[in-house]
Amino acid sequence: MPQNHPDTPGTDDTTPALTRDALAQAALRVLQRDGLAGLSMRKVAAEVGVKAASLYWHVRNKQELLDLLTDALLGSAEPPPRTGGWREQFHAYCWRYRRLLLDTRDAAKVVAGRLAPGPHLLGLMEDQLDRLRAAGFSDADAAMASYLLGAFVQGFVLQEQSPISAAEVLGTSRRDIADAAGDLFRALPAETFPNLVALADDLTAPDMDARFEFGLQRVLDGLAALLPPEHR
Amino acid sequence: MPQNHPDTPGTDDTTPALTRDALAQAALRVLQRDGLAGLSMRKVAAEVGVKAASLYWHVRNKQELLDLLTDALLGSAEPPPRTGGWREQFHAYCWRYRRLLLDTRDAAKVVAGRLAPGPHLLGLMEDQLDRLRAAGFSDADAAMASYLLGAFVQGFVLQEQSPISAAEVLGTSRRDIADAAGDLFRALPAETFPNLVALADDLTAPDMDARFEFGLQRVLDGLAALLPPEHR
DNA sequence: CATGAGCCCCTAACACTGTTAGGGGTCGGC
DNA sequence: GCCGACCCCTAACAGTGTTAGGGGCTCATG
Repeated sequence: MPQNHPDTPGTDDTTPALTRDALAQAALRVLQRDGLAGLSMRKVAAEVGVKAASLYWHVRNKQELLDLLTDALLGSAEPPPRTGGWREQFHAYCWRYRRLLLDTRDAAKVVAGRLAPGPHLLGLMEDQLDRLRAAGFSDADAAMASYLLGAFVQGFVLQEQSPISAAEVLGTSRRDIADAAGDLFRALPAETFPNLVALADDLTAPDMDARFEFGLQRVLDGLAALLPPEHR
Repeated sequence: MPQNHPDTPGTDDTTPALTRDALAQAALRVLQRDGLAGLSMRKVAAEVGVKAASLYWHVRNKQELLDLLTDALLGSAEPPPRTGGWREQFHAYCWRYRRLLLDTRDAAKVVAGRLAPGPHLLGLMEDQLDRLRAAGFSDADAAMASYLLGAFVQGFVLQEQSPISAAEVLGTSRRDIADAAGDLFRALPAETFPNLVALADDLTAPDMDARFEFGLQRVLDGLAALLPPEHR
């Protein structure tokens, strides 16, 4: 085995140290390339130029690696500017979080798999709570609201991405899926499913941004109703 | 191999026909017993008294079995009574859906894994749309609202169940987890995380029912704001 | 200098997983 | 009798997470 001499610590230039952070970044690359189903210990090990069993020196098991990966994902989230009212601030917050989850493949499934209270998550929670209390929410409401917004975005993106994986399996695009679903609804017996038939177009509208915006506005409306009128 | 004579189609009394529905019920039992991670084709096959490869006669692959399982889960959901206003009807709807997802192990993960438009889901959608339109929502709003409520409950339960699986791994209860999380928050440096320290109790309150009720009321408030005042 | 401790990686293996190929046997119908 | 549909089987393939045990490397201590 001529490669990888012990006295040449970097055969490629991409072997800086092999810390836990480096493992998380490698896992992130594998996730981006092969998806969550293709994210195996052996592939992550190969990504850092090592065999699979060696990972267990740095990490207790795969779940812990996924926890590190989760926090690495959250690390690329930066809070929106603190300008304007609380409502636009959290509007931007939720949109950024959704965009982050959509940008890397299967990110929603990864973060949904386990509650991993890493340092980045703590920072985000701290920032959100600070803004909510400044906006006039009570302590209990602020804690609830922060949890609600996180669960909403996470759940929405997860639901949103599910048919995408189905479309990948079938080799069809999202638009085709929407059209097929519309045809399916319209083809239902109108006497037992009158509403599905009538609302086929509305139900299968493929504009997920609009659906998200709708849901987000409802949640923000609901939160606003908690505030005394002078805070809006 | 003396067992399972071809002329004795039922050695046990629990082999009625081996239809796709029977497979879904068997998968449901395995899920309840071993969780989603322990739900393998071989175990489902053993549950119906058959070898793994035989399942592929009835089912294209594991994902299709999970789709059947999803619709079987939804089959045990019955819509709430049509009495009272739209708001209490959907309040009951969401609570029943959450209870259903909580009742069988990893149910939220299963339904979140794939959008499977089975017959039971279609029936529930039809019923929800009918109530929403009767309440005065526009067609587009009714479609959006139905989607939003489903995503909210599903996302909430998924988030809610994540730390439970962590607790199972660690062998600790949910209360212990909450206490430990509270200690963790209180132990943070107060100058960089003042809000997390101050709201430690609120953030780690283990009453998930209250959290769900809070979020649900916000969403319902937001939806109510769409209606003209005479409909509330 | 020698020795040992700690660190980091390796090979080999175990018990699984989903899935396919190919082969039987048991029926009803011609 | 024969044929095809139906349903199940064995055997295997490639891949999974994880562990046991071993082997060098580096560095501080005796």
